[in-house]
Amino acid sequence: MIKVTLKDGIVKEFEQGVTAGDVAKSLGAGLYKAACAAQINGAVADLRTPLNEDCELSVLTFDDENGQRAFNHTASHVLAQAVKRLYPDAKLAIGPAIDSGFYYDFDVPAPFTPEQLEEIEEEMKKIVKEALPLERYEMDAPDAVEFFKSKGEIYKAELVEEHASSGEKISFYRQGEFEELCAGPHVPDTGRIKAFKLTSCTGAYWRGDEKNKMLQRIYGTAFPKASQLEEHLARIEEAKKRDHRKLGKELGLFTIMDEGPGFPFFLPKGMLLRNTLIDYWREVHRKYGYVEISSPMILNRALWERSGHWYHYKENMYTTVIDETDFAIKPMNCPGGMLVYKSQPHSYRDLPLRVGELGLVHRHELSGALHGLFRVRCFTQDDAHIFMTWEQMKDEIKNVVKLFDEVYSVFGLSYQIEVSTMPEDHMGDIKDWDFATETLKTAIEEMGKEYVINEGDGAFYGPKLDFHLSDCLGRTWQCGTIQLDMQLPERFELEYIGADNEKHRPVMIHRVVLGSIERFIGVITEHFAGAFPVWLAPVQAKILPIADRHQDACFALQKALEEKGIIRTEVDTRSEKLGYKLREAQLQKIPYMLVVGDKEAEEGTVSVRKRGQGDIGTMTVDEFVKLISAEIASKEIF
RNA sequence: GCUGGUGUGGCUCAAUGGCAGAGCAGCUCAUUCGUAAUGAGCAGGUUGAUGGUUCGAUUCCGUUCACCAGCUCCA
Repeated sequence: MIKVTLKDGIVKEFEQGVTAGDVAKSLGAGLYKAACAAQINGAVADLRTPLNEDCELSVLTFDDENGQRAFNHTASHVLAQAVKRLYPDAKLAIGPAIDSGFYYDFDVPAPFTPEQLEEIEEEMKKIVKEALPLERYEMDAPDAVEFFKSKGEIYKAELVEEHASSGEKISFYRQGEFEELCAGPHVPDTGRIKAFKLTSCTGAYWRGDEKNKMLQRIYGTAFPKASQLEEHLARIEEAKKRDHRKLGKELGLFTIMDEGPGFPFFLPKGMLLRNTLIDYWREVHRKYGYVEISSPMILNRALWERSGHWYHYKENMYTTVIDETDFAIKPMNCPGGMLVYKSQPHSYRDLPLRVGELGLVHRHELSGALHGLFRVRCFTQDDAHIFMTWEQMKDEIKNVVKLFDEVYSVFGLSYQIEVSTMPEDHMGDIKDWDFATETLKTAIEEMGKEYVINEGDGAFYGPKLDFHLSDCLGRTWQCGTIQLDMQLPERFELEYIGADNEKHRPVMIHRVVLGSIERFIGVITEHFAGAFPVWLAPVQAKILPIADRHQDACFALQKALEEKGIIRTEVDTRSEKLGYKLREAQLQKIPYMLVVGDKEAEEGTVSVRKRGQGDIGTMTVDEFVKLISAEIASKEIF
């Protein structure tokens, strides 16, 4: 008999060799039905894994991330099996579970058509119906290579070959006639994959390297219940409705034209939003002790050579020749910022020196990478460079993170922090790297924040913290970043005079909060689904006369509001019915609609309709000003 | 940049190897209306661009540009 420790420390005894699934069954048929995988002594395993000694066991369902992965991963095997049945010559590459489901890459002569995807789905349904058990077995690596080579599976053979020398066993899973190289875990049988859908098919390079052959990737998503699949598909529909490219057009915020691919035009409404955002940005930065500068957009080659960009970033830079001298449009603000620092001598008393810059940068991104406001070729970084001593580093990082917290919370955005450590092609002293990386980690640890480590993903000049913001649908976008730089101060020979009257080299932080103004506007457009809070809304209130004779009263109201600081209002002067004007204001997601008819014009009142709530009654103009002003001041989200 | 898909008035979308059509928006007129669409009329297009096939191309073919999905890259 063995002792199995379950959730909440409950210990039960079982015969040796009992499987994790058997234990789940003994705990209840419902749990077993919902189970996808198991966690044995902290390691994820199959429900079919036998327990041979005392252990801790938890049953993972679809609610658990690991359970979900096991589930989706099994679905990818079902997909691969179906493709092999229909197209025996297709070569298999890889098929992992991803956040939104799973995919599988195939080497086939031509892309799959939508009709073929339907046929594959049908075949998958058959495989699900067959409820084939997934059985794990092992092979020595050299045997596995031979096995795949004999079947013509060159990609699989290549994968196994990398392990061939290590002498480790290669694990396989078998479901019916289909055998697949896989670490697992999987659900016990294909019958579990109750609801799935193949969502798209696109090209993808083998191993993500554009030098390699392009394979065909089929994406899908799978759930234990049909209702969950429906919910998922509904959520995707909802995300499409919130797409900032669609909303940007509908709400008149921005446009991107053929004449400037990747170069967005901001329209009057978008500009109101943008300027409000920038006003707020300046207010916060003043509060946190920043000064602001502006550096030129075009600078000569000598500068870019000194910064290193001319050699390391030239592919992405727009360059030109003027008076026989090479110039480049800045892809980054830092070199200009270095020159500003160098333009005058500095004392240790100046440090930390926090220098902000809303800098418009241009980068020639690949055409296929462009995506609305999320990925553009010119954007405004809400940059700042902080010059400091090594001793000040930790407190400065904390100060920046505090600022980030304040800004993000105003928008109701939560974030995840990634720490990126030293890359292979780094520059500088390892001791400095270690110190800087440790300082970044301890700073956020001391602030009680969690983070994940992105090993080797730092910039060549220093480690960094990346802030990934989640929108309300759970998708994440990198916006904020805090990068330590030990190199630029060196390259530009930055100095300050210490208390000892000697010259010292400062260390530097590059940081952006919003990331780029453009991307951030895209993120909050989707986050709010275009229904911006009053403080941010391009039009805060739409004033609607019931009949033409009320127009003067409407303009008087507009003026009265303006005098109280409510400046972003519009009067709808068209000779239309109230319902018509309301509908349009509602579709434009304007926070307040102010109706003025005979009664209001006479009494000096206003009938207020609030977005999302409807008619909230008639009030005096002063009462409305008080209401809306409080909401603006608190930056309330509704 | 790569693979595949798409491109028709400001917007959303029809149609066709033989005169390119609707709804919304716009303009004009009538209506002056109380919380999500009043009615009538008018105007709006070299069907992304460019070569070719054809008596005739928006439709078929080539090239090119842009966009969409994904890969790569990234704020």
